[in-house]
Amino acid sequence: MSSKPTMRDVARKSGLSIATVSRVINFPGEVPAETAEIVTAAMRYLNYRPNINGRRLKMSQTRTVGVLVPTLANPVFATSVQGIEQEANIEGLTVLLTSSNYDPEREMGAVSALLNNRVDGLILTLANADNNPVVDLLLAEKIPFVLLFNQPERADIAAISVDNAKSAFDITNAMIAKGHRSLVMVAGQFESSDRSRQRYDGFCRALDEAGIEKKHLVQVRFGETDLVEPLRDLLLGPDAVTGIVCSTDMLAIAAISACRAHGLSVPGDVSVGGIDGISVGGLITPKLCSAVQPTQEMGRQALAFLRGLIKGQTNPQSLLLPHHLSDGDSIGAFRGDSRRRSSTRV
Amino acid sequence: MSSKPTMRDVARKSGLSIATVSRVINFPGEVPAETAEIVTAAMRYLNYRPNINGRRLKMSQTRTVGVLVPTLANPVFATSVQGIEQEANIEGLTVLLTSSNYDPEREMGAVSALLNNRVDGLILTLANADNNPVVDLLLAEKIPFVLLFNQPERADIAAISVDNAKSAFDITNAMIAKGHRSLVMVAGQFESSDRSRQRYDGFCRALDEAGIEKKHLVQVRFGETDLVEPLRDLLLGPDAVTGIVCSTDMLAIAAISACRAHGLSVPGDVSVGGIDGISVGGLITPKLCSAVQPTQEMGRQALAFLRGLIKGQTNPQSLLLPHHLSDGDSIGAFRGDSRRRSSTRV
DNA sequence: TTGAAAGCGTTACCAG
DNA sequence: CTGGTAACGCTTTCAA
Repeated sequence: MSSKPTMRDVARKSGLSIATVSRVINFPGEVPAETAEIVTAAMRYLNYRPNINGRRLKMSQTRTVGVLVPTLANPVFATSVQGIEQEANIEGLTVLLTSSNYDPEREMGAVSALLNNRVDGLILTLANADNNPVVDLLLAEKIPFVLLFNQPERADIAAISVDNAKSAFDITNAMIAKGHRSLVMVAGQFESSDRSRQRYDGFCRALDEAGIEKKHLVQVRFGETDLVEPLRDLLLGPDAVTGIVCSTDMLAIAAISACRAHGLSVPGDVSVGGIDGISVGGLITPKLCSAVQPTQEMGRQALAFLRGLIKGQTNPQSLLLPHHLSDGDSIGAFRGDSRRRSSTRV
Repeated sequence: MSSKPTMRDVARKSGLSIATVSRVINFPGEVPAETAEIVTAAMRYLNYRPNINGRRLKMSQTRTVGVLVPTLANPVFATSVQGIEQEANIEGLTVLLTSSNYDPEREMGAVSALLNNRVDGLILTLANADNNPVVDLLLAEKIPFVLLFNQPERADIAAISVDNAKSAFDITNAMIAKGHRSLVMVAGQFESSDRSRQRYDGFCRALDEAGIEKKHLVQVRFGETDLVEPLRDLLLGPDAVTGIVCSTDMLAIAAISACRAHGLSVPGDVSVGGIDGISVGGLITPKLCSAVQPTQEMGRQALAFLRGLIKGQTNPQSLLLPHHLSDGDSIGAFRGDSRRRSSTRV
């Protein structure tokens, strides 16, 4: 009696068979109310707890989904996982969580561990969705999966994302419209994030179409929040930029900090905001840390989509959501006016 | 051959027994290199993947830990989970993630699901650590667990947290030292967060010791980010406060936004910062969203602690970490000077 | 309406 | 050094 009670114990206690106990748990309707009562009484008495691992072993479906994100230290990913978790909670699914820390090498190991757990499906944010061995593996093993934030070239892969290139294109154009002719993009390493590259592409295209030759790019390691040195020359040098386009909100915040450190006043809001003389634009999330983020909804959608794939009711396809450039706070990103370059020093 | 290969298939393929295959996997040292090679070749050939659920069923330990947080939408919890995940990754543990959305009712259901998975241990952030049925259940079932951010009254419960009351006490004192005599605390609902109550206690004690009678408290639902109305009277009324003490960084950010909305200029940094005429102080995390947060380290420590409990090498006890009031950015929280109450209107 | 029994994939004991 | 085999806790078919 030292170990945990099993169905056999419940069966013995209630004087019924283990099969009946199972039925009470799984198909309460198929059993007379009276019998069910006896069984549940025994379960309560024994403090019985079904061992899900027994069930998982027996059944073909594990009702378990695996999640892989670069890191939960980035609120964008964290809130998306929150959305996944909420939806999973409603559906009674178990969530297995892993993170890669932006390291492509670790992705395979993490997914492998998830597969060993026989997850029914996966939701992944990969460093690079194209030519990715993880994607190939999943395709080969026919495990349903949905990419989140990745925007793969192949059309037969399920993915939920904003249009990265277009987002950057639009935000850059908005800054050009404000009069900026000298811009820099701050982005993460392309090896760690295809989103970074796609957004840089959009940035470049906007500049090209505006006939602006000079393109500046500052790349930083993920997790890096100190842009003071990387931006020094571009902010203070002889031909300093008048605007900064950031690939992510976290980078935009870091950029704002750097501007302040260099003596450029920042009247903007705590979320991505405008700077006197320097404009900073972040993509995707209008307001970091706000209660209900679009990214949370993306997570929910990803899980809903995955459930469809698992049931075989849906086919893999890409879903591009509108980005949030028009949102109040992001608009604030362009408040800066390039003509007032002689900005206040703090 | 349609289904996934099992150890039996590997055994057949390699002409050896299933027991030997198991040994190769679990005790490679106990098997001749030559035999091991044959087996691994067969595994590679068949694309064999150990089914962890089989192992879990057989073994007493599942090498799985359950995590319950209020929500990942709060970066403090998200980064702590990131820390847990990192440490789990290193140890080869699987993380089962659930969230309660600050709802005490949902905590029991979530933990119950985790227990059905036969997790080896749990890391929890509960709404209320004292007199909590979840805690009682875990104690009764003798499942190792560590509370994170909770500060239970009982000394025989494992917990890792800052000293909530002391943090609020210190930050309030710092503001009093700056000359503030009229302060309000912005906090979450006490039912959803014992941290809130403990921090309010610290706030009150500081005011009491300074002989300040008037104590203002504004409580908001969790997830609420709009403090414009709740703070209107306290910011603009005839006897408006000169300072705001916030229970969390997220609330501090919301408070800063509200101040701006009411025309009070906020020269502070993107993290919790000072306001002209109004001081805003947040607790615990010096800088929201910065790369390596102390909370991430707390998560790692929690898992390390839990591992000790699981192995039976450690006894449950509370660990109070120093809070980060002295951190550069938090100091900024007191830059506001109560005498310059005639603050710039934006 | 109920029960007996055959696995699910693994580990680990005990023989050989 | 290797193999046979009995569990682990559960679901589900087939009979009664």
